[in-house]
Amino acid sequence: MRVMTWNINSVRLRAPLLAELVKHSAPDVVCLQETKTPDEHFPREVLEKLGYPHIAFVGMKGYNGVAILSKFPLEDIRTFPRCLKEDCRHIAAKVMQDDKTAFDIHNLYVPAGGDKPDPVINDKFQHKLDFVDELSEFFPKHHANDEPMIVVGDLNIAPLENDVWSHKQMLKVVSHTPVEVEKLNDFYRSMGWIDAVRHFVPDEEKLYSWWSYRARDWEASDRGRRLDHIWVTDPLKEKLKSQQVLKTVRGWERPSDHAPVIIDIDM
DNA sequence: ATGGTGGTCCTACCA
Repeated sequence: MRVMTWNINSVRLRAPLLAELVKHSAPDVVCLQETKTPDEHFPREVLEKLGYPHIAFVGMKGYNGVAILSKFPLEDIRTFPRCLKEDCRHIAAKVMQDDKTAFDIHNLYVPAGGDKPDPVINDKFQHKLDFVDELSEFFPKHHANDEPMIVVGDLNIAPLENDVWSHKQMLKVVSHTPVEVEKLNDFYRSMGWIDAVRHFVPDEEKLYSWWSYRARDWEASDRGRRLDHIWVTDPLKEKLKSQQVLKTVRGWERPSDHAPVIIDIDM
């Protein structure tokens, strides 16, 4: 079972890139963030033809939006308004294999949080902190950690020192500030999640999934951050087989600023 | 300290 997560930054603009990507990597389940498309304009038929007959999505005009594409049937599709907003940042479904639930998958797009890492003067940062708090409460309340579950998405936080190009220079930059890293760690501990990518890549090793559009040469400067994550609950831990961060996709023509992240699970 | 690029959709807003 191959699960991929990718912040696609407009599903309509980059459907051709997605086609190329799935031809190369053949994921069974694809979770997309920042689809930036209202439901009535979601390119369902185009994505079905890529080999994904089962699709769940929720979107809005211009911003946000998440989708799950699957080769396996999806059941119990849920969307969650969070922080008293209808902003299309959380969708979940059960992935079915042989008429049984293989796992419950949650696809998240955590608010980026604006520029200033101060919740008093920057309500986008407050929203980000509240959003992660809400997740820490939600999961233990509605799920048990002996359920096979996967959380994926653009969490917009790089928690480890080697999830950013310079830990010291990033401490006051939104995505790596201690307050939001601590919030993410609370969420991480809330279900005893396992970071499926760091399961294979030692914490001492630099690993990024995002490079800014603003760099003159993103690859040469390599000032990346690991914002995109795949976490699993304990029942899936021993089934984890491998991980990939597809950095080359960041170098394709008209790319997303995020690279796709893949996990293989022995199901 | 600043601005750098890109997507959506027309004027800023968000990342």
